[in-house]
Amino acid sequence: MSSRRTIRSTEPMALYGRGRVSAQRAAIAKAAEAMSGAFVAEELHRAVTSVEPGIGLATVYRAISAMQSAGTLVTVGERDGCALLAICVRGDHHHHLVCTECGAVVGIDCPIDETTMRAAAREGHLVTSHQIVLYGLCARCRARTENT
Amino acid sequence: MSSRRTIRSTEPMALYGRGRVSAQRAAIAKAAEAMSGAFVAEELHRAVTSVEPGIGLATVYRAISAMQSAGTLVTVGERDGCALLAICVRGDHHHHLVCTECGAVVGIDCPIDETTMRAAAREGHLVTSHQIVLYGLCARCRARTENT
DNA sequence: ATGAAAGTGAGATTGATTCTCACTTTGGGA
DNA sequence: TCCCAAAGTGAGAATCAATCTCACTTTCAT
Ligand SMILES: [Mn+2]
Ligand SMILES: [Mn+2]
Ligand SMILES: [Zn+2]
Ligand SMILES: [Zn+2]
Repeated sequence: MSSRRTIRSTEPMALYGRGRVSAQRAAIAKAAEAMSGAFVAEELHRAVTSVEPGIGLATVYRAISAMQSAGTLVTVGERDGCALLAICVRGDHHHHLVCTECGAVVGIDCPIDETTMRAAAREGHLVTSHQIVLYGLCARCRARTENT
Repeated sequence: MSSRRTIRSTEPMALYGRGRVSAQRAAIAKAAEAMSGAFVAEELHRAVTSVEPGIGLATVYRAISAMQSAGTLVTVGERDGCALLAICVRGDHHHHLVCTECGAVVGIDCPIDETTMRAAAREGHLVTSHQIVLYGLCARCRARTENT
């Protein structure tokens, strides 16, 4: 645990995959990485403008779309009618657990296994895609809530 | 298979659980039961008004809320930014497969098993609730699509 | 360096859903 | 059967996250 260095942030523009490097998008990506857990567009906008004033809300939405297209930002749920977003750089197929206490997002292995696929197939159905969101408590909040 | 009679429809107002029996809500419940598979609010409104003109869209939305509160109507996904709804009278915990071809909704047993719960617990997390939507082809559409 | 394409900010717009409000209907008691 | 408070209704206004418009600026391949 001495020389192992945890990589904490990707090169900002990497979140967009392809596209031009504008100062605004760089700031937005940086702010998105700094967010702790899931966030909504408005929160990201507030975070960015608190550091780099003048960036418009529409620009944040455009950056969000770009990151979603690049696959580095995903919708992990919804809160008060707003899309809940989170950065996701994990490459394999998985889903997300959103902590209802602190908003932290945790990657979860896909629970759709052969059993489910086979059960559907038994009835004649074919599952081509799915969408899963888990809610609960992250390790930290669970420990904090633990009494006795 | 001679004396077994399939129950095709519930008493209309039963979908609301508690509440007053207005002609509008009865018509809306009837229309909801007649819908084949998933539908959005606007489609339900069109269906009702085609039989019982004059019923307002707001009334349909209120009926939808009432049925959702009663647990007989659930949101099974989303289509073009509109909530996808479907009647669900199955009592046990399950999820839904929405046919991307015809909109049919099929009940699916919950795939969140001990394995998933344990995997999350191993990391210290606690899963308290979840939301799952499956997309694919219903038996009929799958058979129809099948070539050779 | 040049310019066509991509990005931006401010404000207008969209559109599903909810709310307001005056009016009507319902149904449990009296 | 009658009364009336509560619940429901219709039309239109309001909400509000998200998208679009447009004139202007920035980026970057050539
Ligand atoms: Mn992830
Ligand atoms: Mn169901
Ligand atoms: Zn937490
Ligand atoms: Zn189908």
